[in-house]
Order: sequence, then structure tokens, then C-alpha cells
Amino acid sequence: MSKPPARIRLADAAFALFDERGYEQTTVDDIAERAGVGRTTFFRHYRSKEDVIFPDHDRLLELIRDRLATSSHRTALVAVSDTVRLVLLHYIDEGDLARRRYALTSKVAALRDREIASVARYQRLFREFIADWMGDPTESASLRAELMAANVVAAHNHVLRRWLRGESADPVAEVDEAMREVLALFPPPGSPAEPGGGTTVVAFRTGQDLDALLPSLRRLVEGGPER
Amino acid sequence: MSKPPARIRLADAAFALFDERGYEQTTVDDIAERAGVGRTTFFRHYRSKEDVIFPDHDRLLELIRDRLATSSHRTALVAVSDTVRLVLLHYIDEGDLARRRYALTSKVAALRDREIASVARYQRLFREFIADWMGDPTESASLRAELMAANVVAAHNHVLRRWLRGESADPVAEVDEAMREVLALFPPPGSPAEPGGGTTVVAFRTGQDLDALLPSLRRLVEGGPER
DNA sequence: CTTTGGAACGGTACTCAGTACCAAGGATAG
DNA sequence: CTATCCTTGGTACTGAGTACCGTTCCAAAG
Repeated sequence: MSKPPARIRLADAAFALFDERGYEQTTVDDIAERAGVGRTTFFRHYRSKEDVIFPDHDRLLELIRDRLATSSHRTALVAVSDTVRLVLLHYIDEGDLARRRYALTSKVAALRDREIASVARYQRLFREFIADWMGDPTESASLRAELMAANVVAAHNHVLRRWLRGESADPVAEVDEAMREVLALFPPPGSPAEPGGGTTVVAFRTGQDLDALLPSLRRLVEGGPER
Repeated sequence: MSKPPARIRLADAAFALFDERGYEQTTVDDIAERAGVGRTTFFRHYRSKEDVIFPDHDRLLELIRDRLATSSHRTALVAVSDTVRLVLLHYIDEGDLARRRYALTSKVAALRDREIASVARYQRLFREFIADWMGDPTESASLRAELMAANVVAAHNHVLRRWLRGESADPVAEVDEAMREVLALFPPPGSPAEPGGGTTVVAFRTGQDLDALLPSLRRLVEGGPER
């Protein structure tokens, strides 16, 4: 019969009331009252009403930062995949709580916006990490970093939402597969040519000697300004 | 000496005060007072304090929806590019206003979150449009639609932010180029092989007749289960 | 010219989130 | 027993956003 700590009681009361009356119809006073504490105590444990639902986004942000930091240049892309898996596992660990939160964010616009803002912070971390990793200050590289980061979080969110909706039995395998697909979109820097899509095989026969052809081939492959 | 309409006066007063004292330090009363109207009038013209800065995101949303709607199945990808260019031009038309807004969203977290939430709504439109266009209800296609939409808005935002920072002399050309790059990442459905990245050119010489080689080549290109 | 109807405006009063401050209780170290 | 710290609850305040009401102004209809 011993009471759980106030922080837990507040969260329980909040979710229960949100389910009963809806988010906007529930005041902080209501939550505090049902939890059996004062209004002040609520704001001591949670910075805002929304914070009851998103308690540890800061911690998750740190988690991502730390995981990305512990990676060498060679293992950068692996680190990205690992980090995404880590974030997904974090949500899965929350289990039913994550699903109740999803039900709320699906209905209340203010909460959806808040969720999106948090995700944007993750994306920013990935973007900065990838940009650092590429080390290339050109505008083209900057765009690529932006795109890669957008893909990474989009893939994660896609799988996460599938799991939240109960559409995925093995989300970890799915996210790994999705990340492979994402990273395949971006050919490694050493690749021969522009990402033109697909594989082109040219077979031809000529009487010319191979050495005579090489200069033309080289020009084609290296794609200089001359046509 | 005739006064501009209240809506304009309110916006001018708001931006001036935000510049002088900062966003949080400015109350709605301050804005209304400087504009020479009552507080009630402020909320009649703008739903909230943030709305003064983001006045027509709803209209922009409609613009996107309409432009995407007027496209046949064949021109879907062109419509996406056109729409992105349209949105970019919308911001460019705002000129200095867009830049002042950018200065604010760069400093005030609440405004940045709001901006991000709006962009997420655009992204949703693109995702739904692309998913419809692909018409393929499989999980793989769904992920692809999500990724494409993420890329499209990321590319747009990248170019837009460059222009807002004064780093781009010809943002329209840049966004067109960025969109080409994005769409090149996603090979069209009829493409021969997996998006493995890059272009492979094979040049070789043989004494065999071309007809004798064709079956082997065909097997390679079509990529059956046998190696 | 008068009347009527609607639209824009200003004012008052209210709810609620979030902040600041202070006073009381309870445990602990000395 | 006492001084101290920490947690808690209460009170009071600011500011955003909503609801409602009375006024004014303008225009069309009579």
C-alpha cells in the first residue's frame, strides 16, 4: 500500500485524465489534485504540462550525442545506424507508455507539434555529425549532409510509427533494413561517378587498341567540364 | 497621411517591438498599444502572438495542395519540383519580411518550433501525394514515399536558409539543381537494378561474337537469382 | 432622410499556464 | 536540543487566449 513517488503519481494521474477528458480539458490543478500533491509540486517535477508526456527528450538527446561522439571516422556510418537503433529501442522499452503518448499526439495538435520539434533536434545532431564526418565545407556536401540526416530520421520515424500502430512485429530488423536502404542511396565518397541512379553496362567492340581508347574513357568517367 | 489598415499596423508594431525588446519581452498589449488599437482587435486579426510572424502558413498550405492536385500521373515528379519552386518563390516574394522572420526564429526557440511544425505539414502533403502517385501499398513503397518527401523538403529548406542568410544569389537555380539531385537519388520504378550507387562502365574487348555474349550480359543486367 | 442590418472595434471579465516568493514541516548532522 | 537543509504547499502575480457585450460606422433599403 506504500505510495509510489510523486513524479510517478503525477504522470499516472495526467495520462488517466487525458484519456478521460482529453488534453485541453485537463488543467494542471486537476492533475495535481488527483495525484494528491500541490500545484507547485507538479511544476517542480515537470517544467510544463506537455513535459508530463515527453519526460526525457533531453536525456534521449544526450544519448544520441554520446553515441555519435564515440565513433572514429571509419565507423561513422555504423555509428549512425547504431544510434538510430538505440533511439528506437528507447521507445520500445517504454512499451505501453510510448503507445499512449502516440495516441495523444495523434489527436492533439499542440502535442504533435511538440513531438515534431523534438525530432527536429535529433535531426540537427545527425546533420552536424554527418557534416563533420564529411569534412567537406562545399555547398554540395552541406546539402548532402542535410539530405542524409533527413533520410535517417525519416526512416526511423517510419519504422517507429509502424511499431506504435502495432504494424510491426520486429521493428529492430525493420529499422536495420531501412537504414541499409537509406545508406545505399548515398554512394560513398570514393565512388566513380555522380549518383545517376542504377547501373549502366556498356558493351562494345572496336578495332581500336585499348590504349587508344583510354583517354576518352577517362574523360567520360571523371566527368570534367569538357564533353 | 491616411493610416494603413490595422492588420498592417499591428504587424509593423510587432516586428519593431520584437527587434527592440525581444519576443518574450513584448506583450500583446504592447503591440496593440503601439498600433493604436485595442487588445481585442489584435486577436481578431491574428489568432495568437506567434501568428503575427507566420501570417499565411494556411494559405501556403493551400497553395501546395492546389498545385499538387493539378498534375497527371505522368507529370507527378515535375509537379513536385514545381511546387517546391513555388514555395521558395513565395518566401522570396516576401523579401525583407522573410529575413526578419528568420532572424527571430533563429533566436527564439518557441518560434523555431512553430516554424518546424509548419514545415512538417508541408512534408505531410508531399508524402501523401507521392504515396498516392506510387499507388503501391507495400511497406517498402510507403518508406520510399516517406524518404522522398523528407528529401524534398530538406532540399527546399537548405536552399531557402542559404538565401535567407544571403549566401545565395540565385536560389531558384539552386533549388532546381537540388531537386534534380534529390530525384536522381530515387531511380524510377522501371529501372534495371537496385540503387547500388553510381554508374558502372565496363569496357572490354573480346574475340567472341556479340550474339554469343548477349545471353550472359542479359543475365547480368536482369539480375536473376543465379550468379 | 430614416431605418435596419452587418461588420469592425474597444472594454471588461474570465480561465489557465507558468513564475516568484515565502512559510511550514520533517529529517538529519552536530 | 538545535541549527540546517530539503521538500512541500500556498499565495500572488504576469501574460496569453476566450467569451461576451455595447458602441460606432457604413451602406443598402425603405
